[in-house]
Amino acid sequence: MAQINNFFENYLKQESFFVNREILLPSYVPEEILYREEQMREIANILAPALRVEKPSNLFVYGKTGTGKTISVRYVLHSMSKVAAQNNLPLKCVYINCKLKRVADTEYRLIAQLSKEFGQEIPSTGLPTDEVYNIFYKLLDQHKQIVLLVLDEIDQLTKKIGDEVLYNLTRINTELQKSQICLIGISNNLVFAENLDPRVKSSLSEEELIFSAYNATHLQEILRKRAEKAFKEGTIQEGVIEKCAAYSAREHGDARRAIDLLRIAGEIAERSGSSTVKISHLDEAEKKIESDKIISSAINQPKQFQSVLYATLLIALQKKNFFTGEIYEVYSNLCRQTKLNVLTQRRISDVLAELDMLGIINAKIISKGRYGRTRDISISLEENLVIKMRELLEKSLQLSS
DNA sequence: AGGTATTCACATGAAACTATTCTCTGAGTTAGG
DNA sequence: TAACTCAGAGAATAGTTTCATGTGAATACCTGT
Repeated sequence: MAQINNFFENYLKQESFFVNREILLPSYVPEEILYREEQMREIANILAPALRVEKPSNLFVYGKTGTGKTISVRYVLHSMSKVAAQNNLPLKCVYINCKLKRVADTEYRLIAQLSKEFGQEIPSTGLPTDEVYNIFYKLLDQHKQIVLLVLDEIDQLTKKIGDEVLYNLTRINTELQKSQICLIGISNNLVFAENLDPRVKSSLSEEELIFSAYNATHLQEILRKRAEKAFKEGTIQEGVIEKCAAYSAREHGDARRAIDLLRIAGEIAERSGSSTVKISHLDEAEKKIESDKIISSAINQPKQFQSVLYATLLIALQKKNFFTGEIYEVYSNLCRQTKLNVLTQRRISDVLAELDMLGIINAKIISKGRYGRTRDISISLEENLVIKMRELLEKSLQLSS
Protein backbone atom coordinates (compact mmCIF):
# COMPACT_ATOMS: atom_id res chain seq x y z
CA MET A 1 0.00 0.00 0.00
CA ALA A 2 2.75 2.35 0.98
CA GLN A 3 4.46 1.50 -2.24
CA ILE A 4 1.48 2.51 -4.23
CA ASN A 5 1.20 5.79 -2.38
CA ASN A 6 4.85 6.42 -3.05
CA PHE A 7 4.34 5.71 -6.66
CA PHE A 8 1.63 8.29 -7.00
CA GLU A 9 3.59 10.85 -5.11
CA ASN A 10 6.62 10.30 -7.25
CA TYR A 11 4.43 10.44 -10.25
CA LEU A 12 3.17 13.84 -9.25
CA LYS A 13 6.60 15.14 -8.38
CA GLN A 14 8.05 13.98 -11.62
CA GLU A 15 7.81 16.68 -14.18
CA SER A 16 6.01 15.83 -17.34
CA PHE A 17 7.69 16.22 -20.69
CA PHE A 18 4.52 17.41 -22.22
CA VAL A 19 3.10 20.86 -22.18
CA ASN A 20 0.15 19.72 -24.16
CA ARG A 21 -0.01 16.11 -25.11
CA GLU A 22 -3.19 16.53 -27.09
CA ILE A 23 -1.31 18.21 -29.88
CA LEU A 24 0.20 14.86 -30.74
CA LEU A 25 -3.06 12.94 -30.78
CA PRO A 26 -4.55 12.04 -34.16
CA SER A 27 -7.71 14.02 -33.45
CA TYR A 28 -5.88 17.32 -33.16
CA VAL A 29 -6.33 19.77 -36.01
CA PRO A 30 -3.47 22.26 -36.34
CA GLU A 31 -4.35 25.80 -37.31
CA GLU A 32 -1.82 25.71 -40.06
CA ILE A 33 -1.32 22.86 -42.46
CA LEU A 34 2.15 22.67 -43.92
CA TYR A 35 3.01 21.80 -47.51
CA ARG A 36 -0.57 21.51 -48.62
CA GLU A 37 -1.34 25.06 -49.65
CA GLU A 38 -1.47 24.16 -53.30
CA GLN A 39 -3.90 21.32 -52.85
CA MET A 40 -6.05 23.34 -50.54
CA ARG A 41 -6.24 26.18 -52.98
CA GLU A 42 -7.26 23.71 -55.62
CA ILE A 43 -10.00 22.28 -53.45
CA ALA A 44 -11.20 25.75 -52.62
CA ASN A 45 -11.31 26.64 -56.29
CA ILE A 46 -13.35 23.65 -57.17
CA LEU A 47 -15.81 24.05 -54.34
CA ALA A 48 -16.15 27.80 -54.41
CA PRO A 49 -19.29 27.86 -56.62
CA ALA A 50 -21.15 26.49 -53.62
CA LEU A 51 -20.91 29.93 -52.07
CA ARG A 52 -22.83 31.29 -55.02
CA VAL A 53 -25.39 28.58 -54.39
CA GLU A 54 -24.41 26.68 -57.49
CA LYS A 55 -23.49 23.07 -57.45
CA PRO A 56 -19.72 22.56 -57.63
CA SER A 57 -18.21 19.68 -59.56
CA ASN A 58 -17.93 16.43 -57.73
CA LEU A 59 -14.45 15.97 -56.44
CA PHE A 60 -12.32 12.95 -55.91
CA VAL A 61 -9.26 13.03 -53.71
CA TYR A 62 -6.64 10.31 -53.84
CA GLY A 63 -3.59 9.74 -51.72
CA LYS A 64 -2.06 7.33 -49.30
CA THR A 65 -2.87 7.37 -45.60
CA GLY A 66 -1.41 10.22 -43.63
CA THR A 67 -0.81 12.53 -46.54
CA GLY A 68 -3.16 15.18 -45.27
CA LYS A 69 -6.19 14.50 -47.46
CA THR A 70 -8.78 14.43 -44.77
CA ILE A 71 -7.35 17.30 -42.84
CA SER A 72 -7.07 19.53 -45.92
CA VAL A 73 -10.59 18.85 -47.09
CA ARG A 74 -12.00 19.42 -43.66
CA TYR A 75 -10.02 22.59 -43.28
CA VAL A 76 -11.34 24.04 -46.51
CA LEU A 77 -14.89 23.02 -45.74
CA HIS A 78 -14.62 24.47 -42.31
CA SER A 79 -13.59 27.87 -43.57
CA MET A 80 -16.23 27.72 -46.26
CA SER A 81 -18.99 27.07 -43.81
CA LYS A 82 -17.70 29.92 -41.69
CA VAL A 83 -18.00 32.28 -44.62
CA ALA A 84 -21.36 30.84 -45.47
CA ALA A 85 -22.61 31.39 -41.96
CA GLN A 86 -21.44 34.99 -41.94
CA ASN A 87 -23.21 35.73 -45.18
CA ASN A 88 -26.21 33.66 -44.36
CA LEU A 89 -25.76 31.30 -47.28
CA PRO A 90 -27.59 27.98 -47.44
CA LEU A 91 -24.53 25.76 -47.37
CA LYS A 92 -24.29 22.53 -45.46
CA CYS A 93 -21.14 20.47 -45.09
CA VAL A 94 -21.34 16.89 -44.01
CA TYR A 95 -18.37 14.71 -43.27
CA ILE A 96 -18.77 10.97 -43.05
CA ASN A 97 -16.12 8.38 -42.51
CA CYS A 98 -17.28 5.25 -44.25
CA LYS A 99 -14.94 2.99 -42.39
CA LEU A 100 -16.44 3.45 -38.96
CA LYS A 101 -17.94 0.16 -37.92
CA ARG A 102 -21.60 0.27 -37.12
CA VAL A 103 -21.90 3.86 -38.23
CA ALA A 104 -21.59 4.15 -41.97
CA ASP A 105 -20.28 0.91 -43.34
CA THR A 106 -23.41 -0.24 -45.14
CA GLU A 107 -25.85 1.37 -47.52
CA TYR A 108 -28.58 1.55 -44.92
CA ARG A 109 -26.34 2.92 -42.21
CA LEU A 110 -24.74 5.46 -44.49
CA ILE A 111 -28.06 6.98 -45.45
CA ALA A 112 -29.27 6.75 -41.87
CA GLN A 113 -26.19 8.56 -40.69
CA LEU A 114 -26.69 11.24 -43.32
CA SER A 115 -30.25 11.78 -42.20
CA LYS A 116 -28.99 12.09 -38.68
CA GLU A 117 -26.68 14.87 -39.80
CA PHE A 118 -29.79 16.66 -41.01
CA GLY A 119 -31.40 16.23 -37.65
CA GLN A 120 -33.54 13.20 -38.24
CA GLU A 121 -32.74 10.11 -36.21
CA ILE A 122 -33.31 6.84 -37.97
CA PRO A 123 -33.61 3.54 -36.15
CA SER A 124 -30.66 1.25 -36.62
CA THR A 125 -32.91 -1.47 -37.98
CA GLY A 126 -36.50 -2.23 -38.74
CA LEU A 127 -37.07 -0.02 -41.75
CA PRO A 128 -36.72 -1.00 -45.39
CA THR A 129 -33.83 0.66 -47.17
CA ASP A 130 -35.86 2.58 -49.72
CA GLU A 131 -37.92 4.02 -46.91
CA VAL A 132 -34.73 5.42 -45.46
CA TYR A 133 -33.90 6.90 -48.85
CA ASN A 134 -37.26 8.58 -48.95
CA ILE A 135 -36.77 10.15 -45.58
CA PHE A 136 -33.40 11.39 -46.69
CA TYR A 137 -34.75 12.90 -49.90
CA LYS A 138 -37.43 14.76 -48.04
CA LEU A 139 -34.94 16.08 -45.55
CA LEU A 140 -32.71 17.33 -48.30
CA ASP A 141 -35.48 19.00 -50.18
CA GLN A 142 -36.97 20.83 -47.27
CA HIS A 143 -35.46 24.06 -48.45
CA LYS A 144 -33.01 25.31 -51.00
CA GLN A 145 -29.44 24.53 -50.10
CA ILE A 146 -26.14 23.23 -51.37
CA VAL A 147 -24.85 20.19 -49.62
CA LEU A 148 -21.19 19.27 -49.66
CA LEU A 149 -20.94 15.65 -48.76
CA VAL A 150 -17.53 14.27 -47.90
CA LEU A 151 -17.20 10.51 -47.97
CA ASP A 152 -13.92 9.57 -46.39
CA GLU A 153 -12.37 6.17 -47.03
CA ILE A 154 -14.89 5.61 -49.74
CA ASP A 155 -12.92 2.65 -51.04
CA GLN A 156 -13.72 0.72 -47.89
CA LEU A 157 -17.39 1.26 -48.51
CA THR A 158 -17.43 0.01 -52.07
CA LYS A 159 -15.19 -2.87 -51.21
CA LYS A 160 -17.78 -4.03 -48.76
CA ILE A 161 -21.09 -3.28 -50.38
CA GLY A 162 -20.43 -2.38 -54.00
CA ASP A 163 -21.01 0.87 -55.83
CA GLU A 164 -24.78 0.95 -55.95
CA VAL A 165 -24.96 3.48 -53.14
CA LEU A 166 -22.66 5.81 -54.98
CA TYR A 167 -24.77 5.48 -58.07
CA ASN A 168 -27.85 6.40 -56.09
CA LEU A 169 -26.10 9.34 -54.53
CA THR A 170 -24.89 10.71 -57.83
CA ARG A 171 -28.39 10.42 -59.18
CA ILE A 172 -30.00 12.20 -56.26
CA ASN A 173 -29.60 15.60 -57.86
CA THR A 174 -32.01 14.77 -60.66
CA GLU A 175 -34.68 13.90 -58.13
CA LEU A 176 -34.27 16.93 -55.95
CA GLN A 177 -36.32 20.03 -56.58
CA LYS A 178 -34.61 22.65 -54.50
CA SER A 179 -31.36 21.35 -53.14
CA GLN A 180 -28.22 20.20 -54.86
CA ILE A 181 -25.68 17.81 -53.49
CA CYS A 182 -21.98 17.71 -54.26
CA LEU A 183 -19.95 14.62 -53.52
CA ILE A 184 -16.37 14.69 -52.35
CA GLY A 185 -14.82 11.25 -52.19
CA ILE A 186 -11.61 10.56 -50.38
CA SER A 187 -9.76 7.35 -51.04
CA ASN A 188 -6.52 5.82 -49.87
CA ASN A 189 -6.48 3.52 -52.78
CA LEU A 190 -5.02 5.02 -55.91
CA VAL A 191 -6.58 2.53 -58.29
CA PHE A 192 -9.90 2.53 -56.50
CA ALA A 193 -11.91 4.03 -59.33
CA GLU A 194 -10.75 1.40 -61.81
CA ASN A 195 -13.28 -1.19 -60.83
CA LEU A 196 -16.17 1.18 -60.42
CA ASP A 197 -19.24 1.30 -62.56
CA PRO A 198 -18.26 3.62 -65.44
CA ARG A 199 -21.32 5.80 -64.89
CA VAL A 200 -20.42 6.30 -61.25
CA LYS A 201 -16.81 6.82 -62.09
CA SER A 202 -17.38 9.56 -64.62
CA SER A 203 -19.85 11.51 -62.54
CA LEU A 204 -17.96 11.11 -59.31
CA SER A 205 -14.60 12.23 -60.57
CA GLU A 206 -15.49 15.34 -62.48
CA GLU A 207 -12.46 16.73 -60.75
CA GLU A 208 -9.56 14.79 -59.34
CA LEU A 209 -6.81 15.65 -56.98
CA ILE A 210 -3.84 13.59 -55.95
CA PHE A 211 -1.96 13.98 -52.70
CA SER A 212 1.58 12.70 -52.80
CA ALA A 213 3.36 11.42 -49.73
CA TYR A 214 5.38 13.78 -47.60
CA ASN A 215 9.11 13.46 -47.93
CA ALA A 216 11.52 13.41 -45.02
CA THR A 217 12.06 17.16 -44.98
CA HIS A 218 8.36 17.86 -44.93
CA LEU A 219 7.80 15.37 -42.17
CA GLN A 220 10.61 16.89 -40.20
CA GLU A 221 9.05 20.33 -40.35
CA ILE A 222 5.65 19.01 -39.44
CA LEU A 223 7.01 17.09 -36.50
CA ARG A 224 9.09 19.98 -35.31
CA LYS A 225 6.15 22.31 -35.43
CA ARG A 226 4.02 20.02 -33.38
CA ALA A 227 6.76 19.07 -31.00
CA GLU A 228 7.49 22.70 -30.23
CA LYS A 229 4.03 23.13 -28.88
CA ALA A 230 3.54 19.74 -27.34
CA PHE A 231 6.81 19.20 -25.51
CA LYS A 232 8.59 21.35 -23.02
CA GLU A 233 11.64 23.04 -24.37
CA GLY A 234 14.79 21.01 -24.37
CA THR A 235 13.17 17.69 -23.58
CA ILE A 236 13.85 16.25 -26.97
CA GLN A 237 17.37 15.26 -27.71
CA GLU A 238 19.10 16.40 -30.84
CA GLY A 239 18.43 14.12 -33.76
CA VAL A 240 15.30 12.46 -32.46
CA ILE A 241 12.95 14.38 -34.69
CA GLU A 242 15.22 13.88 -37.66
CA LYS A 243 15.38 10.17 -37.05
CA CYS A 244 11.64 9.96 -36.59
CA ALA A 245 11.03 11.79 -39.84
CA ALA A 246 13.58 9.78 -41.75
CA TYR A 247 12.21 6.52 -40.52
CA SER A 248 8.61 7.45 -41.29
CA ALA A 249 9.45 8.76 -44.72
CA ARG A 250 11.25 5.59 -45.58
CA GLU A 251 8.61 3.24 -44.22
CA HIS A 252 5.31 4.81 -45.14
CA GLY A 253 5.39 8.60 -45.50
CA ASP A 254 2.49 8.74 -43.12
CA ALA A 255 2.46 11.92 -41.06
CA ARG A 256 -0.08 10.66 -38.60
CA ARG A 257 2.00 7.64 -37.75
CA ALA A 258 5.13 9.75 -37.48
CA ILE A 259 3.42 11.95 -34.94
CA ASP A 260 2.14 8.93 -33.08
CA LEU A 261 5.62 7.55 -32.96
CA LEU A 262 6.96 10.72 -31.45
CA ARG A 263 4.24 10.85 -28.85
CA ILE A 264 4.75 7.28 -27.75
CA ALA A 265 8.49 7.76 -27.60
CA GLY A 266 7.81 10.69 -25.31
CA GLU A 267 5.53 8.63 -23.11
CA ILE A 268 8.04 5.85 -22.87
CA ALA A 269 10.81 8.25 -21.99
CA GLU A 270 8.68 9.83 -19.32
CA ARG A 271 7.77 6.52 -17.80
CA SER A 272 11.32 5.26 -17.77
CA GLY A 273 12.39 8.29 -15.76
CA SER A 274 14.80 9.53 -18.38
CA SER A 275 15.55 13.22 -18.48
CA THR A 276 15.15 13.61 -22.23
CA VAL A 277 13.61 11.80 -25.14
CA LYS A 278 16.37 9.85 -26.79
CA ILE A 279 16.70 7.96 -30.02
CA SER A 280 16.56 4.68 -28.16
CA HIS A 281 13.08 5.62 -27.02
CA LEU A 282 12.07 5.96 -30.61
CA ASP A 283 13.15 2.42 -31.35
CA GLU A 284 11.24 1.21 -28.36
CA ALA A 285 8.17 3.16 -29.41
CA GLU A 286 8.35 1.60 -32.83
CA LYS A 287 8.30 -1.86 -31.36
CA LYS A 288 5.52 -0.98 -28.98
CA ILE A 289 3.31 0.39 -31.71
CA GLU A 290 3.86 -2.71 -33.77
CA SER A 291 3.02 -5.14 -31.00
CA ASP A 292 0.15 -3.08 -29.64
CA LYS A 293 -1.44 -3.06 -33.03
CA ILE A 294 -1.22 -6.80 -33.36
CA ILE A 295 -2.37 -7.53 -29.84
CA SER A 296 -5.33 -5.24 -29.99
CA SER A 297 -6.38 -6.59 -33.36
CA ALA A 298 -6.28 -10.08 -31.89
CA ILE A 299 -8.12 -9.19 -28.71
CA ASN A 300 -10.86 -7.38 -30.54
CA GLN A 301 -11.72 -10.43 -32.59
CA PRO A 302 -14.69 -12.63 -31.74
CA LYS A 303 -14.30 -15.74 -29.60
CA GLN A 304 -14.06 -18.10 -32.51
CA PHE A 305 -11.16 -16.17 -34.00
CA GLN A 306 -9.41 -16.24 -30.69
CA SER A 307 -9.92 -19.97 -30.35
CA VAL A 308 -8.41 -20.56 -33.76
CA LEU A 309 -5.52 -18.30 -32.94
CA TYR A 310 -4.99 -20.01 -29.62
CA ALA A 311 -4.97 -23.36 -31.34
CA THR A 312 -2.33 -22.14 -33.76
CA LEU A 313 -0.22 -20.82 -30.92
CA LEU A 314 -0.45 -24.21 -29.22
CA ILE A 315 0.78 -26.01 -32.29
CA ALA A 316 3.49 -23.44 -32.77
CA LEU A 317 4.99 -24.64 -29.50
CA GLN A 318 5.86 -27.92 -31.15
CA LYS A 319 6.70 -27.12 -34.70
CA LYS A 320 7.34 -24.21 -36.92
CA ASN A 321 5.16 -24.89 -39.91
CA PHE A 322 1.83 -26.60 -40.01
CA PHE A 323 -1.34 -26.99 -42.07
CA THR A 324 -5.00 -26.12 -41.96
CA GLY A 325 -6.05 -29.65 -41.08
CA GLU A 326 -3.82 -29.79 -38.04
CA ILE A 327 -5.13 -26.51 -36.74
CA TYR A 328 -8.67 -27.69 -37.25
CA GLU A 329 -7.93 -30.80 -35.20
CA VAL A 330 -6.54 -28.85 -32.27
CA TYR A 331 -9.19 -26.22 -32.60
CA SER A 332 -12.08 -28.64 -32.43
CA ASN A 333 -10.62 -30.29 -29.34
CA LEU A 334 -10.25 -26.91 -27.80
CA CYS A 335 -13.86 -26.07 -28.53
CA ARG A 336 -15.05 -29.25 -26.95
CA GLN A 337 -13.16 -28.32 -23.81
CA THR A 338 -14.52 -24.81 -23.70
CA LYS A 339 -18.02 -25.82 -24.74
CA LEU A 340 -17.87 -23.56 -27.73
CA ASN A 341 -19.56 -24.86 -30.85
CA VAL A 342 -17.22 -26.31 -33.36
CA LEU A 343 -17.38 -24.51 -36.66
CA THR A 344 -16.92 -26.17 -40.02
CA GLN A 345 -13.58 -26.42 -41.67
CA ARG A 346 -14.87 -24.15 -44.40
CA ARG A 347 -15.30 -21.39 -41.90
CA ILE A 348 -11.95 -21.98 -40.26
CA SER A 349 -10.37 -21.65 -43.64
CA ASP A 350 -11.77 -18.14 -43.88
CA VAL A 351 -10.75 -17.31 -40.35
CA LEU A 352 -7.19 -18.34 -41.11
CA ALA A 353 -7.21 -16.20 -44.21
CA GLU A 354 -8.26 -13.23 -42.14
CA LEU A 355 -5.66 -13.84 -39.48
CA ASP A 356 -3.17 -13.85 -42.30
CA MET A 357 -4.47 -10.51 -43.50
CA LEU A 358 -4.04 -9.09 -40.03
CA GLY A 359 -0.43 -10.17 -40.09
CA ILE A 360 -0.74 -12.34 -37.02
CA ILE A 361 0.09 -15.49 -38.89
CA ASN A 362 1.89 -16.19 -42.13
CA ALA A 363 -0.07 -18.36 -44.49
CA LYS A 364 0.93 -19.42 -47.93
CA ILE A 365 -1.04 -21.74 -50.11
CA ILE A 366 1.09 -24.62 -51.20
CA SER A 367 0.50 -27.84 -52.99
CA LYS A 368 1.91 -30.98 -51.48
CA GLY A 369 1.29 -32.83 -54.68
CA ARG A 370 -0.24 -36.17 -54.05
CA TYR A 371 -0.93 -35.08 -50.49
CA GLY A 372 -3.21 -32.27 -51.40
CA ARG A 373 -3.30 -28.51 -51.23
CA THR A 374 -3.37 -26.49 -48.09
CA ARG A 375 -2.12 -23.43 -46.32
CA ASP A 376 1.39 -23.57 -45.06
CA ILE A 377 1.10 -21.64 -41.82
CA SER A 378 3.62 -20.22 -39.40
CA ILE A 379 3.53 -17.65 -36.64
CA SER A 380 5.01 -14.34 -37.62
CA LEU A 381 5.52 -12.90 -34.17
CA GLU A 382 8.40 -12.59 -31.80
CA GLU A 383 8.62 -15.05 -29.00
CA ASN A 384 7.73 -12.74 -26.13
CA LEU A 385 4.82 -11.42 -28.09
CA VAL A 386 3.60 -14.97 -28.60
CA ILE A 387 3.77 -15.62 -24.89
CA LYS A 388 1.94 -12.43 -24.08
CA MET A 389 -0.67 -13.17 -26.66
CA ARG A 390 -1.17 -16.66 -25.29
CA GLU A 391 -1.76 -15.34 -21.80
CA LEU A 392 -4.25 -12.79 -23.02
CA LEU A 393 -6.12 -15.34 -25.04
CA GLU A 394 -6.23 -17.76 -22.14
CA LYS A 395 -7.80 -15.08 -20.04
CA SER A 396 -10.20 -14.04 -22.70
CA LEU A 397 -11.27 -17.60 -23.43
CA GLN A 398 -11.34 -18.40 -19.71
CA LEU A 399 -9.09 -21.38 -20.00
CA SER A 400 -7.86 -22.65 -16.67
CA SER A 401 -4.87 -24.69 -17.71
C1' DA B 1 13.02 -42.47 -69.54
C1' DG B 2 9.30 -39.73 -70.63
C1' DG B 3 4.57 -38.67 -70.83
C1' DT B 4 -0.13 -38.71 -69.12
C1' DA B 5 -3.68 -39.45 -65.66
C1' DT B 6 -4.99 -39.59 -60.80
C1' DT B 7 -5.56 -38.05 -56.50
C1' DC B 8 -5.25 -35.72 -52.25
C1' DA B 9 -6.63 -32.08 -48.99
C1' DC B 10 -7.82 -28.50 -48.96
C1' DA B 11 -9.06 -23.53 -51.32
C1' DT B 12 -12.57 -20.70 -53.11
C1' DG B 13 -17.37 -19.25 -54.41
C1' DA B 14 -22.25 -18.77 -54.11
C1' DA B 15 -26.38 -19.24 -51.93
C1' DA B 16 -29.12 -20.22 -48.24
C1' DC B 17 -29.88 -20.27 -43.41
C1' DT B 18 -29.80 -18.50 -38.32
C1' DA B 19 -29.80 -15.52 -34.55
C1' DT B 20 -30.05 -10.97 -32.96
C1' DT B 21 -31.71 -6.53 -32.81
C1' DC B 22 -34.84 -3.28 -33.71
C1' DT B 23 -39.35 -0.96 -35.59
C1' DC B 24 -44.15 -0.82 -36.66
C1' DT B 25 -48.86 -2.41 -36.22
C1' DG B 26 -52.91 -3.74 -34.46
C1' DA B 27 -55.41 -6.45 -30.96
C1' DG B 28 -56.40 -6.70 -26.31
C1' DT B 29 -56.34 -4.46 -21.69
C1' DT B 30 -56.76 -0.89 -18.39
C1' DA B 31 -58.16 3.36 -16.14
C1' DG B 32 -60.66 7.43 -16.04
C1' DG B 33 -64.80 10.04 -17.37
C1' DT C 1 -62.86 6.31 -25.06
C1' DA C 2 -58.06 7.35 -24.78
C1' DA C 3 -53.79 5.47 -23.23
C1' DC C 4 -51.06 1.58 -22.59
C1' DT C 5 -49.11 -3.16 -23.20
C1' DC C 6 -47.64 -6.82 -25.74
C1' DA C 7 -47.13 -10.28 -29.30
C1' DG C 8 -46.20 -10.88 -34.08
C1' DA C 9 -44.57 -9.46 -38.71
C1' DG C 10 -40.89 -7.57 -41.19
C1' DA C 11 -36.03 -5.61 -41.88
C1' DA C 12 -30.94 -5.25 -41.70
C1' DT C 13 -26.82 -7.51 -40.55
C1' DA C 14 -23.12 -10.61 -39.01
C1' DG C 15 -21.78 -15.08 -38.79
C1' DT C 16 -22.35 -19.72 -40.41
C1' DT C 17 -23.49 -23.86 -43.02
C1' DT C 18 -24.29 -26.36 -47.32
C1' DC C 19 -23.27 -27.50 -51.73
C1' DA C 20 -20.39 -27.12 -55.69
C1' DT C 21 -16.42 -26.44 -58.05
C1' DG C 22 -11.38 -25.49 -58.54
C1' DT C 23 -6.40 -26.56 -58.16
C1' DG C 24 -1.10 -27.72 -58.26
C1' DA C 25 2.14 -31.00 -58.15
C1' DA C 26 3.75 -35.64 -56.14
C1' DT C 27 2.72 -40.10 -57.41
C1' DA C 28 0.80 -44.07 -60.19
C1' DC C 29 0.40 -45.92 -64.44
C1' DC C 30 1.46 -46.45 -69.25
C1' DT C 31 4.12 -46.62 -73.46
C1' DG C 32 7.49 -47.20 -76.60
C1' DT C 33 12.57 -47.70 -76.67
